[in-house]
Amino acid sequence: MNEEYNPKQVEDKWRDFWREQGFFRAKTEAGGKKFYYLNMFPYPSGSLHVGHGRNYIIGDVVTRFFIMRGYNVLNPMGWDAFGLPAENAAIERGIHPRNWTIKNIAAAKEQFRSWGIEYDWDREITTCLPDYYAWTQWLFLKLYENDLAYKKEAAVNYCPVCDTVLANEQVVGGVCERCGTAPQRKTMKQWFFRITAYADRLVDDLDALTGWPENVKKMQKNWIGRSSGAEVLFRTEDGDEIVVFTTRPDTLWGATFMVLAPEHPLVDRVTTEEERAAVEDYRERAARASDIDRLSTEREKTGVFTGGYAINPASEEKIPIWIADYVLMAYGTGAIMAVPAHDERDFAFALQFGLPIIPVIEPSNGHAESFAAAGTMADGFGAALVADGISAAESAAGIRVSLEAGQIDRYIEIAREYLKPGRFTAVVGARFAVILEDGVYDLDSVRSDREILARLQQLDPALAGARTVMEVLAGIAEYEGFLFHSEYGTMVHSGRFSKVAGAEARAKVTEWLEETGKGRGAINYRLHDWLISRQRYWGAPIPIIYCERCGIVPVPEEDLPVLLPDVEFIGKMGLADIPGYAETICPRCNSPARRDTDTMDTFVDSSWYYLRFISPQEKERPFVVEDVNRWLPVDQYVGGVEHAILHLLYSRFITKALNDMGYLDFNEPFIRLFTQGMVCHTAYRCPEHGWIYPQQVEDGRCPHCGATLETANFSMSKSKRNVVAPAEIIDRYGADTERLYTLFMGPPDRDIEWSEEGVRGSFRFLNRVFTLVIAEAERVAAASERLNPDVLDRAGKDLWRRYHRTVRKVTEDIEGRFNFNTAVSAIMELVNELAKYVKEGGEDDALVREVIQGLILILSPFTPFFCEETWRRIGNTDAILDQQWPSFSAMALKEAMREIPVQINGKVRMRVNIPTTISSDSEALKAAVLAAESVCDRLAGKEIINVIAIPDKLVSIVVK
RNA sequence: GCGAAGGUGGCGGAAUUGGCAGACGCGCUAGCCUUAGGAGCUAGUGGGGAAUACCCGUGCGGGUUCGAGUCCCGCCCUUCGCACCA
Repeated sequence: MNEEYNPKQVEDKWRDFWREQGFFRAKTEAGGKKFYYLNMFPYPSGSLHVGHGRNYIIGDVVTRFFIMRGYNVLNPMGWDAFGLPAENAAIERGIHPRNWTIKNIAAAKEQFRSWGIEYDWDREITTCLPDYYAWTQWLFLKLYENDLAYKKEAAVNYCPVCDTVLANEQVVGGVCERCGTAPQRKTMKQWFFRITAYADRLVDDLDALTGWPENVKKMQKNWIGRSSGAEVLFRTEDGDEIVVFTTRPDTLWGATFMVLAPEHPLVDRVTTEEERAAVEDYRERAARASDIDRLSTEREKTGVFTGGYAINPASEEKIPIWIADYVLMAYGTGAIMAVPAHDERDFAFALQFGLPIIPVIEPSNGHAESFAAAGTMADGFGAALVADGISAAESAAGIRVSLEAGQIDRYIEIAREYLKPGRFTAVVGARFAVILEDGVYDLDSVRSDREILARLQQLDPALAGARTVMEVLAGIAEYEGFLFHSEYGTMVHSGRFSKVAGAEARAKVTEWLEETGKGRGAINYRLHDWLISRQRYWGAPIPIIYCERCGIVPVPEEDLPVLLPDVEFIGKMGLADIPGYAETICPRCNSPARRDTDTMDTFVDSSWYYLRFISPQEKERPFVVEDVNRWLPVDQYVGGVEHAILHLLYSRFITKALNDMGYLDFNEPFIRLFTQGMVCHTAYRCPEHGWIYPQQVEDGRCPHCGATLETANFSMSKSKRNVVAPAEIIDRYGADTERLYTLFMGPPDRDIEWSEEGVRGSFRFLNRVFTLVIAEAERVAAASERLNPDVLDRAGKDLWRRYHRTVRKVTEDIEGRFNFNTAVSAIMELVNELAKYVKEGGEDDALVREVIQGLILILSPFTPFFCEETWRRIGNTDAILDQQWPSFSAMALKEAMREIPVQINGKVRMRVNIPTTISSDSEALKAAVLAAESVCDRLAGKEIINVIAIPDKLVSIVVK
């Protein structure tokens, strides 16, 4: 009777073995090859599910692999333990957030233990403990000393539900990232970190991060949003300056109006008495409208005229100043020059409010359109165009003309010849001109716009309501799509800059702005400084004291940490609500002073934790500079893509800042980054009763009302009630099975669906391996001969080669590609072949021993309990982690014969076995294949036109 | 609208550099074993077809090539990120 695989027994036996043996303890001082592997440390909330497990299982596999490869591996774990969820959970349960957090940490550690995931626990760090946050405060002081932390009054996003301000990055899609509430705009004095000082380096250095996923780099780039252009100085009629940012200084002559954000500080000054009521009304409505409404692209443009005017510094035209909510106070200067002919938004706004639209950039293709409504032209017009090679399409509505570059002047001549008295037509595109009986009028200035419009209205009373020429043209359907463009091209109607082309135009105009003092080249960023003040209790207190005499005084380093007051937790509160907390003595002058009562954003805690792991118990300083410089950057960082912007950008910023201060000799914290996908599972939803646990579902119906449930796949989350608890899997199949399945189910960077059947497949595989190993255990333990490849029979050679191929593949898949799924399937193939060899009476004991030993070793990072057990069963007494990772030999990989597919006219028709000595040479291979019997039969009576032979791959024959 | 990733059997996925499409696993089918289990073993499993012939087949339509899942052009769909960014 064969022994059965009993995962519980096996796992209980080895659970604490690795920790007791200290395999996962990194040696800070030791030389040799180091490898710093880091998973993003978790926020300890509630219990972990199998989806969370993915991340950490990957880490454990890689760590075990590198240990066996002889590296000094550091894989630490800690807890991002400050933050709102702890506080909110504590409020709900009426307990202190510290207790809630500590309880969760204990549960998570126990979960790791049962997963067989080991860390260097001597290095555990917890951000909410004073020995950590003292150094978070130290970081604040260093930034302050270096002018990278400052306090300013600013309009901030205040979340009324979370009762605190939010960083820009924490407002996602116009709502609070955490609770989904639309934040209020509030003006408050708050602390900021000057991340914008690093904006350029944060963008530019991305290029060197070749080990980062492209999408993450792209997201950071977009987030920083660097765009270059110019700042242009406009003056109001009263002499006030309005600065605008533009990426298109070459369109300056086409700026026919200005738009200020409703919140812009100059609005009050430019508004005239007649318009004041309307402006006030609009501003109030804009303030009330949520950001979601404002951001909707679909929405029609709104705005009002202020009554004020500015002077366009290029054309010196007097242009009206409007306010509109499509201009955002938070971007650029909160004011724009509107160039309706070359900006889609300005175009829509100008058409809607009847503001003049003057084209100043010729489209690069030189194309123009014209349309002559029926009755406009004398007979023979169409024929005359065709005679001149101009393409025209005639319909009942009229003649539509499409002009290539160079045809415009000739067309205008012909059009004037045929134009009936009292009629008009126009050209749009490369040139905007209206053709009248007495001449051709170009739309080249605001004045010409008025003059042409007046003439047109004389001719056609129906146009009386039109406010601009462009509005008239926009009324003609045939011109749609030709009235506006935002390309670069040659400048026109721009004084001395007319005819300046493309890229040169921007540079020339910028130069001119600088020379004349009307502006300057400028770079603008979407990125704002990082607002770090939070009006909550559960965070690191900001180490700042306000003294009436000395002003802002940083807490002296030796007084750190500024401890969180140890009070009984009574609910929603900030430090300001705690009696006595703020009262202190000024460290400079000893007079009574007050502490800052805000705590820091928790992203500050996590922006430097990877440094602390090197010397976590250090009492005198945050980290030991020499050790940190030896161990960092992190060789491999792994975490969820949800941190692509916030955490990763902040960490990069802090690293660069500490580098500039001389603490670090590297300026990027993470060399390689991997973002794992999420684990999804079916979720059930009743239209009436919401999310339903899968266990309660019967026949796809709601247990409460019997309604048919909607099902869909979502990433596992407690709220959707679709999580799978690790205990469910581990009790039934063991942690090894969960680990194996998690790795096998798909490529780790992609989202995948958890399937109970798939889990069973992995369990079955382990059973098969177990049975096989036990059956062969005695033979393996007794085998004493050295493996001699020369004496292997055909089957033995095949297995031997397969084994070495598998070692190579698994090694490469873990080390290079992170493709654990293909590594696992390669091991499964090896097991299949081994089982076949054994079953068919394979006799070579040394081969069986080598393959089984190697199999257990390469499987061990994936299923460590299982492998430790089977390793002992085949006669070993020392631990797997003391073994070297198996190597593969080039000799073993070499085969004697190779099956070469033969294509005839592109289709594989047969396969021929060729000795590899021949198949590796193109000519020899060609000859051998053409000589092969099966090939000859096949080709009989055909004429060979071409033969292509790819060494060791295939032969392709073309016949007629 | 912009950007990125993706679309391959009934399902998860493989094919790493233009070279045998569907590895491996799930599911399914048939059989064996068995006092029956969510166990094990054997064989089969992209579609059509008696076939081991042959034809078709990697979202759709073109193209390059002896040869295309892979490269090029055009489109459709899905997911994610950004979104009035001047």
